[in-house]
Amino acid sequence: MDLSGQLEALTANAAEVIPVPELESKLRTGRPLRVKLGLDPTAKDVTLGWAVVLRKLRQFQDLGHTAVLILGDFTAQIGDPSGKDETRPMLTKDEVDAHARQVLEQFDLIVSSDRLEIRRNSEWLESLGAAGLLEVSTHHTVARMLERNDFAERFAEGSAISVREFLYPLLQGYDSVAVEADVELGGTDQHFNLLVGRHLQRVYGQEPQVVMEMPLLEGTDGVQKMSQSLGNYIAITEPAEDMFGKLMRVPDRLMEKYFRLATDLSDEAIADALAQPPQEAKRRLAESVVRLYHGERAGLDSRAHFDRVFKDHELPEQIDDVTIPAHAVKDGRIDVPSLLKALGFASSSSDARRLIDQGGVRLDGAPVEANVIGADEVRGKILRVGKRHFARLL
RNA sequence: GGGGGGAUACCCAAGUGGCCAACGGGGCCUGGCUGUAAACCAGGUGGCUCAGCCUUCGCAGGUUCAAAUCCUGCUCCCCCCA
Repeated sequence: MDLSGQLEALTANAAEVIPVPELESKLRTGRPLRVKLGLDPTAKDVTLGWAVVLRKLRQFQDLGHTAVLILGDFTAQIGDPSGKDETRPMLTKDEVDAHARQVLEQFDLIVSSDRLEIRRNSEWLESLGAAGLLEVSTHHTVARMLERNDFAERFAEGSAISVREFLYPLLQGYDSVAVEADVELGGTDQHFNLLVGRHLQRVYGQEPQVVMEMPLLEGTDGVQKMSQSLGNYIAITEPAEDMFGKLMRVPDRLMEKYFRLATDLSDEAIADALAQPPQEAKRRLAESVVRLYHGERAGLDSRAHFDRVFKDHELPEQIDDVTIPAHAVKDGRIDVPSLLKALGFASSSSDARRLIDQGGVRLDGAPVEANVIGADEVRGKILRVGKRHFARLL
């Protein structure tokens, strides 16, 4: 691909590229660029939000550049004593390794293993030492730190900011120095930290990295950014049907954003989809995303499943057979709360009782009205709890 | 080092001796409506052998017929001044 083609393709979805001319001149050298991406080893899943950045990284790889993944094992081991919650336990090396392995495995679905370099920041941060840390921190002022929005806000409202949090951006920035990054990717929430990298590289006599920020994808609640701690995320490893269902629950107004950031559809295909009635547009969205991570077939199948169960209100094509556990049977009658709990359809038997009271438990479509019912009223029937849980009772 | 404030269920937050399994909001769950949603409406949201019982309000003791609320000690957190 020629220079302007590369530039255009790479910057296409980016929220911000600082500065574009530097990216252009780096590309012009023709050498493979080192594209850095930091990885938080505390997370367990790769979300569609994270995938936005990962897919950008993949794009760089496809154009012949080198992906440099940095595991933040050092910082994870320090733990974070700040915040109102009880002190977060420090992660041991083993825990970091376990997380890293899990996450990297998922990365495989997006990032190519060619032109990939994986580093741990303990490699250089461990030996940096107190003196080195002081040296790094010399080049930033408190005023500058307070420029960062979240710090400024928290400071203004009088809530706590730990010194460690101040140091964090410096360490992340130092990573860029250590790996001699040409480009660093991140979400727009990383703005400040990414710029610290530029600054430090200059201090250490390197050519500063280009910062490329990708838009943040809102989660399924449609408001807050997709995050694992908020529980509003869709993981790329999620079963196809669940993934499809969650995507259908994304608010309409976010459809275009999801199309652009989470699918590989062309502008034309996106425009065409959005010209459809909303429910059809959203089906295409869900199908496209599922296809990306589970393959063509799964995309079609999960769409069919969704239509069948939620649109036409029919039973799923496949329902697991379940034998009623002995402890849910008393004197030949079925204790429904025990049954729901045993099947994992209710978190406790109290929860199960509530579901029954509220009409959320059905047998062959008829609401269950008592906690204890005769075994003959149950056997061979389809149990449905809420919208999503089904089982055929034997 | 000094002063002040705080710790309540998933989160925020009310409650200062009995009417407290604990107001209100968010989130979440169920039902209704629908396009699957959003918006909206209704209900629910500690556990259990469930019209009753058991365990919760930072931790440990104590006072009382009775404590989230009072007393003592402890732990942790935040802010301000130096």
